[in-house]
Amino acid sequence: MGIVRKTKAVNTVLNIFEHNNEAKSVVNLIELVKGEMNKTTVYRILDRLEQDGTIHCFNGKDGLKWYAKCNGCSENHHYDLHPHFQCNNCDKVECLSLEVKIPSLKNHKVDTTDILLMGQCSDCLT
Amino acid sequence: MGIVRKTKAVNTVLNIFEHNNEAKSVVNLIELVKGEMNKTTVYRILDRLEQDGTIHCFNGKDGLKWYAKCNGCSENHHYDLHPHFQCNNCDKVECLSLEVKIPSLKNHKVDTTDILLMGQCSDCLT
DNA sequence: AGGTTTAATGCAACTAAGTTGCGAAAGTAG
DNA sequence: CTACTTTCGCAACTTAGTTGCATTAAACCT
Repeated sequence: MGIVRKTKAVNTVLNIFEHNNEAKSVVNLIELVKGEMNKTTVYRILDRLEQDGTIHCFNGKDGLKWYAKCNGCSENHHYDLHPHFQCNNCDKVECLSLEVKIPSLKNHKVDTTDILLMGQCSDCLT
Repeated sequence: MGIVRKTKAVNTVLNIFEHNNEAKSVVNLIELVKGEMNKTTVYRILDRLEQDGTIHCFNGKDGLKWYAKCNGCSENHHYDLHPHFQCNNCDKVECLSLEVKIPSLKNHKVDTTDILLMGQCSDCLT
């Protein structure tokens, strides 16, 4: 059922996602709010925000959990099928607004995809 | 430099990959050879086999490391760009022999991709 | 085959991500 | 303001993966 109460901690986390559009790893988020709230709280808030459809979750290149703001997702319908790009140099992750055509596999039902492109981001290329 | 000595432990791991074509998570592999070798050894053998181009590594849906036999990879050239499918029910992973066209992004250099499709496998569909 | 070299292994201790249970604190409805 | 219930903090735990070091065993050489 997601977010029920708008607590201070929830607002803090929401602000982080609203103020810049970048994806954040949980580790990164915990670091950002250190002193302000407990890591358990961060995990739990992220869970609830994800259920709301406010943010979406995916795996970064090291198997870490990353979250980013959703664009056009709701509790019922999750458009989290867009690919992500992670820089091998600075580790930054960007959401890519590309349509990804899910190939249909015979005898398989494909529900979601997790597509991660890795390489050099624009900042690190020069 | 990869595998230098063909030890008993290396052969055991190689046999697992040769006898069936399925991808294996490290956790799964450690379980399979429990009693025969240490988990540290498993991790180190997988590292070396990967450097050889004998197996390739990717992230499963829970951020766990998975390995599978390579098809046509070598130490110098890694064709590990094929997508993988993981069943949400039984967790089994299959390598998909589909060409994946890496979309070119302006101002980005894309080196590799990690594409995971998730859903129901043929065994779990019925 | 026996001796030597050095890669590979086992073990124990560690790191780090993520989870759980429970009592205390803080939203929210009335 | 009170009562109810969600949320939070804390501490303890689980699990994947790593590291250092002493020991073992491939492989090479004569």
